Amino acid sequence: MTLAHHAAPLDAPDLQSALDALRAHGLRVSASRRQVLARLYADRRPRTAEELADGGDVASVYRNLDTLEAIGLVRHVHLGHGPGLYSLAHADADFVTCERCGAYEAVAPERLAAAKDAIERELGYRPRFTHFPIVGLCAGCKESHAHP
Amino acid sequence: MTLAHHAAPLDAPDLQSALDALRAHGLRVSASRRQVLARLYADRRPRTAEELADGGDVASVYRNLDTLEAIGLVRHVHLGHGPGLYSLAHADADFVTCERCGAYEAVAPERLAAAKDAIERELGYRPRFTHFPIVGLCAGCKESHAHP
DNA sequence: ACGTAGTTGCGACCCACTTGCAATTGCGAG
DNA sequence: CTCGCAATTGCAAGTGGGTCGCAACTACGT
Repeated sequence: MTLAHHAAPLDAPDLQSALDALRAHGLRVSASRRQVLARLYADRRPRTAEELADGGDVASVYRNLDTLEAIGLVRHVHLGHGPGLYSLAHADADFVTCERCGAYEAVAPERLAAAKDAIERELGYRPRFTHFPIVGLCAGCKESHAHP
Repeated sequence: MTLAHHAAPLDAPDLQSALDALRAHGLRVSASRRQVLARLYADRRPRTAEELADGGDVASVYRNLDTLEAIGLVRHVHLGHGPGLYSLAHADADFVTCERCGAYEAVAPERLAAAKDAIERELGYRPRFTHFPIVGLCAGCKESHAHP
């Protein structure tokens, strides 16, 4: 049960270069693909497949997210028990979420360099927090936990 | 969408003390609960609800795992896209899994103290890797990745 | 041994995808 | 520009993992 479809992120800073990348991989630029990518570039935060489909056919959207993920344009994260959230892969970010209040944020990978090095030194694994987030108590919830 | 049912682990080193803990919480010791706990104490590794049900009624097993989790006897981890894996909460362990080969291991929380401190210093979150694992490339897969 | 609230087991149901397949369409060749 | 056809879509049906309603059953205090 390995983690599906992990490809190196492909650098496509805007919608146009993403569509070019599609064609460069011998894939077609269809309406559904254009829509999914347009939405992801428009509001740069992780979205569910439902949201990206926006009333259209979800099956196609899932298939497209799969192929976009396979070529490294898109990735997805599981922040909790709900549906997966898809985002652009070139906006490389790690995720943190609070187990108590459910808040989450994307953090620049550099900020976790020290922690990742510590993990690699201790376990031999080079970690990333892009598929599953770091789960913990945020500052606010640590507070209210101490004074219940 | 917060992470469900996270209770402080309850220290019950053996089956008998777990059953006592159940009664202490005003809960009944039913056949299904006895079976689930017996299995978890017998082979101490994370198990799916299916496995724990072993042909019996899975719905009851899920309900019981829920209540056992609520009182801190049990916890569950999501190692990938498959079903959740349940284990005893008192055997407190963090998890690491390899994104390439799917291998996973439980690691003693102390070994990750430095990394967790680094994360808390940088992000303000006090992390645990018991619900979602640390995902990364294991030593073996880093190797074969470098020489494909 | 009894009463009853807690639990079970079954079936139906829900959500998040996935798949089979006929109809459609992007796009390179002519 | 328009043909040809493989890639892609849209729908419907299916699957895996988990939840829920409810009548029957049972653990446990009295």
